[in-house]
Amino acid sequence: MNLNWLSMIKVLVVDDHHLFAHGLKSMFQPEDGINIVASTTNGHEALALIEQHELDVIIMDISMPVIDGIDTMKLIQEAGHHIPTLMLTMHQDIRQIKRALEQNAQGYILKDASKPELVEAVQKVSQGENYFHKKVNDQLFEYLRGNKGSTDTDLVNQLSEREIEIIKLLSQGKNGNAVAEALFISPHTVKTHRRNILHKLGVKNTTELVTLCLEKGII
Amino acid sequence: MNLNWLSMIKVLVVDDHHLFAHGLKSMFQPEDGINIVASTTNGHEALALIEQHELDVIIMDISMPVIDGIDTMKLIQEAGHHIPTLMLTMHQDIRQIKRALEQNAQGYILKDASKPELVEAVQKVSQGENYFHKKVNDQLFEYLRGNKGSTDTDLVNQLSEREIEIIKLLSQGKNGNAVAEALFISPHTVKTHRRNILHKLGVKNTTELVTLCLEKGII
DNA sequence: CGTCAAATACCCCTAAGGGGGTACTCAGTC
DNA sequence: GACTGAGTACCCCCTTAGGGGTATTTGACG
Repeated sequence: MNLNWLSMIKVLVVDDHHLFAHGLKSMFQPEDGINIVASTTNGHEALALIEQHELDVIIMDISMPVIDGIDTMKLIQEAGHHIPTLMLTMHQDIRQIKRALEQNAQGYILKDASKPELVEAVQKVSQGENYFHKKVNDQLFEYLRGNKGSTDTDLVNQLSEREIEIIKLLSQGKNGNAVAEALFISPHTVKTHRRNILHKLGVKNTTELVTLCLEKGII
Repeated sequence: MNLNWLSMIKVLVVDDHHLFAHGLKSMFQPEDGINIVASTTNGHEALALIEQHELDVIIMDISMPVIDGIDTMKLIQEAGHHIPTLMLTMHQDIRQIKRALEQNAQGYILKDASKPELVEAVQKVSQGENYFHKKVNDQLFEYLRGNKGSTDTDLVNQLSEREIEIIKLLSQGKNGNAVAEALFISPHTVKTHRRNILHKLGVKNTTELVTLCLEKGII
């Protein structure tokens, strides 16, 4: 063995599933160059462990009880520690991905990834590079593609061009009269359109309408 | 040679730089499995070429005179052709990247990429997979981080926990009374909170408020 | 040529939103 | 002990939203 343990990537695992954390620890072989020096199931304990060990990478589960992975990350950063963090999760929920990115996660990988993928992820992250699992990447691009993607096609197809135009103006805080002026039509017409839209999409009022459209990326 | 030219990936190059297009054509070796069957410097001519050839992939320069790559892509798609398109450009401008994604570009690569990277990109894109050059990826993630790294902190700090709670419920389409019931407080109180919020953030009504909060990621 | 969806426009009505002001309690701070 | 911000609650007033209905025009499609 010509690998020095000193040169190995020192990793902290934060995951509320004991078995999974243990599995990770035993999974890595010396030739992988990855050494799990500590693990915890608790976000608060993580902070203590960070001050005890010199770490290169944190592998952080997102969905944990009490405080979740992203909040834990926030805690750690606010305590002045800037250790590259690889988020680990079961779901490729776009909102979680966004939250993780906002908190400056260095990487994002799914629990159904293969071992080589995880090794690659840890190595890249430890070198300061980004690593995002392919499925996560695809999810993100799909999200950015917005209107023309696939998930919201159903919604978009239900709405006419004019209706989308009106929703955009309403979302800017314009009232019926202001929208009418902007489109050179009667306030009555705007009212009719708005009512049709609310009925089509089954929402209670303009506020819920705008929430739906923003989340689906229609506007 | 055990490679059949029929099994090669048939590519159309659209680029206003003749030399670059020529360079591409001569760059690919038979063992790369990539065959550039046609090239043009003009977006409109591209459409004609697509109808003449059976293509697997289009390599499209973004910055072109008259009509640029993204508009050309739009033209092609509106004509009913759905050929995976790899966008090629010199700049990693976030706005261009977003425009390309919205137009369903299958991949995005920079002109300073290496040949192996380009080969990989063409192969992935031809198989219906996404390919985004590392620098582009990083740019995108940086952009997503940027949205909330600073701007919304100011906003969040202006709002109390209770106020954010109320905005969340309003965004779900609940009216003042429903919010009051959900929080076990008087409708008057909800009204006061709502008014304070609107004034704090300088928005005209609840609809604009929700738009702002969703875009800034507060709720 | 009839049909249908989209866009336009108006009527009635009630419920909700939103501007203005005032005031109490409670926790934390100076 | 005074002060401040958050959360709570109420008053008056007017505008806007939203439910219900009806109707015309236009263009696309078969």
